[in-house]
Amino acid sequence: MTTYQIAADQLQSFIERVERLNEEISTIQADRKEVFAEAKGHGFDVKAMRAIIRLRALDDMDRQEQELILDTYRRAVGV
Amino acid sequence: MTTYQIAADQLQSFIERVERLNEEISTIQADRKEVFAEAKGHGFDVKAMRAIIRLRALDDMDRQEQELILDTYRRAVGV
Amino acid sequence: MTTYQIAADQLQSFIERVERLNEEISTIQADRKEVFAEAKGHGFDVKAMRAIIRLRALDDMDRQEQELILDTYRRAVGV
Amino acid sequence: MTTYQIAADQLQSFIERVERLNEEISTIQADRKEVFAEAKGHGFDVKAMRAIIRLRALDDMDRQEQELILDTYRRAVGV
DNA sequence: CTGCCATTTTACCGGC
DNA sequence: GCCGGTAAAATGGCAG
Repeated sequence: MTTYQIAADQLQSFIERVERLNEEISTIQADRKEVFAEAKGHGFDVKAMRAIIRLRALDDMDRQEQELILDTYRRAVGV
Repeated sequence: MTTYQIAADQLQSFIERVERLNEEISTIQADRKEVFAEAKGHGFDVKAMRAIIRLRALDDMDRQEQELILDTYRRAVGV
Repeated sequence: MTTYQIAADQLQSFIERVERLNEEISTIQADRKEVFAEAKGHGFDVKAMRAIIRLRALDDMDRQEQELILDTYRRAVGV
Repeated sequence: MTTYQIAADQLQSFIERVERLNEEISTIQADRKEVFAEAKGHGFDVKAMRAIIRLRALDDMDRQEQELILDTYRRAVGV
């Protein structure tokens, strides 16, 4: 049976796709690290920057959540 | 040497403390589940409730983050 | 109509109950974190401790499951 | 003083660069999630796949470390 | 090197 | 009874 072989090939394909994506993530993480380093070099406080970014992300999530809740209620009410 | 015995006793003590706390958490989680079930019995949409609770938690986090940032800046400026 | 108001009050009540329980959970989680920290301070390996706790929880499950099976058999047999 | 303004602009620029990179990471993470979902749809065990990928990453690290060691030796020896 | 924070992984819960 | 998504635990990594 070549079925196992086919499955193995598929599996390897999936794994390699994930690994490729992981590499891309690592690259971007390195870029981000560089940005922080550069900012630090310009005298900015990295910890504070992180806090600001986190806060802005939370705000975004807030907005998305609020829309979701409104949507949920809309559906619950019938329109 | 009784050192090993002492260490083993300490370890067991720590582990039992954690396990006790885990049980407490499980109990409260069960309580929470009940509250959701009761609310559902009163016709409320559990998913929407979760969304609301999540949103309110995010708002709290927002406030905490803002204070953290302000604090960080305060320290940076010197008071 | 005061019906909506009543429903809103009920909803708020349920949500506050859940939030209270969430806070309790957070508190206990913080306590547990402290216990791990204290154990670490006494030279124990936290990761290993977690593993042990997990295993013991599994054993408990097994035991409970076995008891359940025994119980089922007992009922099936008549006592 | 326009210095503060310049600093603020710089800060904003750094933050936006980081946020842009964060978005890219999120996108790729979503892609990866899709790959896992697709693999699961083909009958593969996602948890096992993760384990394999982790192992392969470790192997890579080992290899890189060994190459580094070899490199160090090469330099130490003169070529 | 120690503690914090991001990320990843696991476990749970409601819905179909 | 699984499946998708959401919360929690745990691991790894980085700054201080």
